[in-house]
Amino acid sequence: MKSNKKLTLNDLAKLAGVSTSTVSRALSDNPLIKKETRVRIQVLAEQHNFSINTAASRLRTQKTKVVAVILNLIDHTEQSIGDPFLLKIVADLNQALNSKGYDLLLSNSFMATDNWANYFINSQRADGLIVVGQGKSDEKVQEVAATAVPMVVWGDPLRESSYPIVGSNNRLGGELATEHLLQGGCKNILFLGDPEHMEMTGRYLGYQDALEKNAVIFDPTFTVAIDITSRAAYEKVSELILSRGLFFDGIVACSDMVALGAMRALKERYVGIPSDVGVVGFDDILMAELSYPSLTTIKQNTQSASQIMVDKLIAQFDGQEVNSSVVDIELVTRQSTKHKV
Amino acid sequence: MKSNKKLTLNDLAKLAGVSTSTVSRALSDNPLIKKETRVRIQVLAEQHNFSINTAASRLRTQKTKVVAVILNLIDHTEQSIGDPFLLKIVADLNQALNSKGYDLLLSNSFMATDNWANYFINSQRADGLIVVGQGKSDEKVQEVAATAVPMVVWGDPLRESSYPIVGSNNRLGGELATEHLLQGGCKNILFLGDPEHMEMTGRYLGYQDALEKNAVIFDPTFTVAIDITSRAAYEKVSELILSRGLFFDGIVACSDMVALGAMRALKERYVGIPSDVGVVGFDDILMAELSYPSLTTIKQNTQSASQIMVDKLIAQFDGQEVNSSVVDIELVTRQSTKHKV
DNA sequence: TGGTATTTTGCAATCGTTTGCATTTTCGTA
DNA sequence: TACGAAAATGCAAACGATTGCAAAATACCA
Repeated sequence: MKSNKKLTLNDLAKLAGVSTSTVSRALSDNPLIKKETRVRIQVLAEQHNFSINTAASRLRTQKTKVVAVILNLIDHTEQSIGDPFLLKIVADLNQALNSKGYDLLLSNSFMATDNWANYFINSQRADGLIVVGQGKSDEKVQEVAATAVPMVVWGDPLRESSYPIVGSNNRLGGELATEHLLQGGCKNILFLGDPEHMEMTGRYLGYQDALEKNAVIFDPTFTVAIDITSRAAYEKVSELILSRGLFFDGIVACSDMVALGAMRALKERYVGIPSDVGVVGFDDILMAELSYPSLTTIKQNTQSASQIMVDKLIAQFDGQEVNSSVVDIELVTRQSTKHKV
Repeated sequence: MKSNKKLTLNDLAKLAGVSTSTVSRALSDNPLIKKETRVRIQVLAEQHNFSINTAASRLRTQKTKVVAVILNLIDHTEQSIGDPFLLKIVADLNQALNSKGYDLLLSNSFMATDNWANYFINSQRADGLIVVGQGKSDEKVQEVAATAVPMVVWGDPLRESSYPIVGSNNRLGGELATEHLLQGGCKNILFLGDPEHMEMTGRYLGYQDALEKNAVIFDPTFTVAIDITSRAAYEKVSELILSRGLFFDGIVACSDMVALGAMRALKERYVGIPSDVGVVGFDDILMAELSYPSLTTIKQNTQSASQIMVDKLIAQFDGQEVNSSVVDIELVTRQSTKHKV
C-alpha cells in the first residue's frame, strides 16, 4: 500500500524483473503471457496500487472509454437545469455507462458552445455523445449527425431524423393521459405545455387523437402554450382561472413539473382535485407520488432507456448502424384523477 | 470547415509552413510568437476546425483540466440518487467548473469502489476531486485525504477534519428553523432526520440549542431518527400519528424531501398545516415553493458554495493549502409555518 | 557596414502505453 | 542428444503535444 511517486509500467517491470510489454499484457490479462507470470504481476500491481496512465493509454489506443452526456437545455430558465427528470436520466446514464466500463463526462448546451463533435470527439475527450433532449431546434445535433461521430439522442423516437433517437412513445402517452381523463368523465380538457418543443409535440398529437376517438370536438383555445416549467404553469393557470373562470375540468400536462405547478394554482383557489379538475402529468418523477393529492402520470422508464442508449452507442463504436427505438410507457393512476366507474 | 481525417499539430504546421512548435505556441497565444504569425495560425486552425488532442496534451503536461465529482451516497435507496438537492449541486458545480475551463467527470460512491485517489488521480483521469456529501462515515474520504490529492468536500464545515469542507452552517440553520417554530407558538417540536448523518448532526444540535435558549425542555422521544428520504418520513409520521396521536405541533425536518414526505402524511390525516402542525425544511429545493402549502425552509446557497469549492480546488492545484469554509444560510418563510405575531 | 542585442522560429527529447514482429525459452519427440 | 514446434517474453516504434535550448532572422546603434 506504500506509494509515494507515481508508478509507471516501466517501474513495475523492473520490480517484476520483466519487460514493460510483458507487464502491459499481464495487466490486460492477455493469454499470451504465462498464467503464472500474469497473476504474479497482477498481484504486484495491486500491492503497489498501481493504475495505468489513461492519458498515455488513450493516446496510444485512440480510445478514451469516456462518453460525453450533453444536457440540451432550451434557455436559461432555472427550472430547465433543475428539472428532476433530466437529472434522473443523468443518474441512470451514469449507472448504465459505468456498468459497461465507461466514464461520464457531463456537459450542457450552454457550456459547450462550440462544435460538439470537435470539442468532445476530435479532441479525444470522449468516444461518443449522448444528447439529452432535442429542444425546439436540433440544429446542433444535426451538425453532429452530419459528421460520423457516434451519438444517441434522447427525444421523440417517432420523429424522422438523421440520427438515432431513443425515447418514449409520446403520442401514445398523450393519448393515454387524455383518454384516462375522458374515461373519468372530463369534458373540457386543457393541454398545458409547449407543442413546439419536439418531445411535447407527440404528446399534443396524442391528446388530439384521444379527443377524436371519443368524438370530442377539439377546441384550439384549450391548448395552452407555456414554457415547460412549473412556474410558468402556475402563473398561467392562475391567470386563466382569474380571467375566464373554471371553464375546464381536466388538464393534460406535458410534464410532472408543469402538472405540479398547475395543481398548486388550483389548490390555491380551492379548486377540488380531482373533483373539479382532474390532472395528469408526464414523467413520473419522485414528487408525483409525494404530492397531495398524488399525481396520476405517464411513467417514462428512464432506466431501461438509459441502458438502450448506452448499448446503441457502443454498437456504433463497433461500427454498426443503429436506428431509433421506442421505450414503453405506462399510465400510473393516482389521486389526481377520477377513475373509471 | 471541411475536415475528413483528424488533423494534428503537425499537419497544421505543414499547412502554415512553420514548425510544430510554432503552431503549438501560436494556439496557446504565446507572446514568444510574432503576433502576426499567431493570428494567422489561429485563423487557419479555426478554418479547419482543428482541436488539440487532449490525450497527447495530458500526457505531456501531466494535467487533465478535468475534475471528478463524486456523489457520496449512503445506500442504495432510490431517493438518494434522485434527491433534487444533490443534483442541483452537480448542476452548479458544472457551471462553476466550466467557467474556469474544467470539465466535469461524474461518478458516485457505488461505481467508484476502488481507491478514489488511484482511480481518478494516479490514472490521470482528473486533476482533483470534489466529493458531495460526507455520509455517515467518511472512511473513503479520509483515505484520499491521507494522500496529497487535491480534494474538496461538501459537508459540515464546522466539523474537525483533515480535509477542506465547504458547507452551510448547519447548526445555525437548525437553530433558526426551530427558533422560528417556537416564535410561531409551537411547544412540542419533532426533529425528523438522521442525527448520525454528518451533515444532519449539526442541524440536530441547532435544534437543541434553540430549545435550550427558549427554556424548552428537550425530550429525546421527540427525536425521530429516520433515513433521509421522503418515503421514510412519510411512513414514520403516518405511523406516529396512528400510534400516539397528534402529540406534536411542529416539525423540524432535516431536508426538504423529508419535510415534504412528512407533510403528505399530515395532509392525508387532515392535520392542518400550519394551524395544527408547523413544518420547516432544509435546502430550499424547487418543490419547496411549489408544494401547497409552500414550505418554510432553510435555504442553502449551492451556487456560491459551488464557486467556493471550485476555487479552493484550483488553489490546491497551485500548491496552496486551503481550509474549510462556511456558506451563509437563510430562513425562507412560507406557508407551512405560523409567523411571529 | 559590422557587430551585438533582441525577437522569432525550429530541433529534438519527452510524457507512458500498446503492439507487430523478432527473439528466446520450453517442450515433445525422434 | 538434437531438432523443430509451440509457448513465452522482449524490442522498439508509434500515438501527438509541449518546451528547454539552440539557431536563425531581424533590429538597433555606432
